[in-house]
Amino acid sequence: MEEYKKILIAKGIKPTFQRIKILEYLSRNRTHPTVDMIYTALFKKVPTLSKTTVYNTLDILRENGLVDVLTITESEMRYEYCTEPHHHFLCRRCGRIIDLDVKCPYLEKMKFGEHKLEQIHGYFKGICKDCLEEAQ
Amino acid sequence: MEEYKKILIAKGIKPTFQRIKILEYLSRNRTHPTVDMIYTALFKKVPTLSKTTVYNTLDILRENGLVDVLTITESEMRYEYCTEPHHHFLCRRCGRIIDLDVKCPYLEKMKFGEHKLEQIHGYFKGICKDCLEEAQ
DNA sequence: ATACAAATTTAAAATCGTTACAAATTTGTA
DNA sequence: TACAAATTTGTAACGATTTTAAATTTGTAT
Repeated sequence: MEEYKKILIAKGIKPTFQRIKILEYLSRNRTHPTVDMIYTALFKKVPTLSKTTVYNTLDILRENGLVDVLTITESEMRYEYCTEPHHHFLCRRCGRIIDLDVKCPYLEKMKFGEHKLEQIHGYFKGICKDCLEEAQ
Repeated sequence: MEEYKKILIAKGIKPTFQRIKILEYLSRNRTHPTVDMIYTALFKKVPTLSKTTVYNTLDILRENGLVDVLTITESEMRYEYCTEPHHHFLCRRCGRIIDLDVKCPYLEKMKFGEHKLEQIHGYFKGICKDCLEEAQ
């Protein structure tokens, strides 16, 4: 709690209870949750929470580089606590998004390219290891 | 017209007028259009066209490997005529999606990884060359 | 403490892309 | 020509996100 409060303050974001809880949730749940997952999980402990607040807060956290947004699925956005750049694997059977320990080798190359590069997203899609085993 | 009819037949898809037109549009317009762009453009020539038909047809074309879907933006899906694998650049200023002449170097590595890999998406985001010049 | 203005949160309504559904049309075949 | 199956169409439903305005909370000056 105090930890996330400090992070918000360091970014110049007013550390409200809702914001601290949302940032804390993302830091402790590295599952690339949807807005609804965040809302549903936190609503149990913060019954006055509004989904709009989740949207608003995520926007602020994004603008300040504290969370990243994944456009990996076709229906809704996924959020993750910002860490080292990495790629993602989406399983079309269980829907899970798995962090991959690979970085884009074009990062440096693109930096000196003709376009101004700001973000890189590497999305791999298929069937995850667990689902493969379960299906065998 | 005949060309796309043949492609559909080769895939075992009944080559209806609408399907031919949609496939032809995607082949001739490598702009990664949205469903609405496809619909609006074709509606001028096919006034009976329904947006549902565009959705249905794109699903069929996808299932048969004739078009790919990009989840690069945060609001809607983008479609492209299926060609060699490549990456994409999204300009946040003009919204244009540019084909990049880079392939994923992890393709082979991931093929022998623990997950079953079916698709790779490389999305680069920032400001495109043209917008940079315009803003200078 | 108290009052007030600004920021934040909330709930409800609106928006927009997509999907579901059922009726109308077209197609292929007997 | 008739009929069944496939396709197309338009409408309604759905769900994620955004907009809006009112209610609440916060910080500050008094």
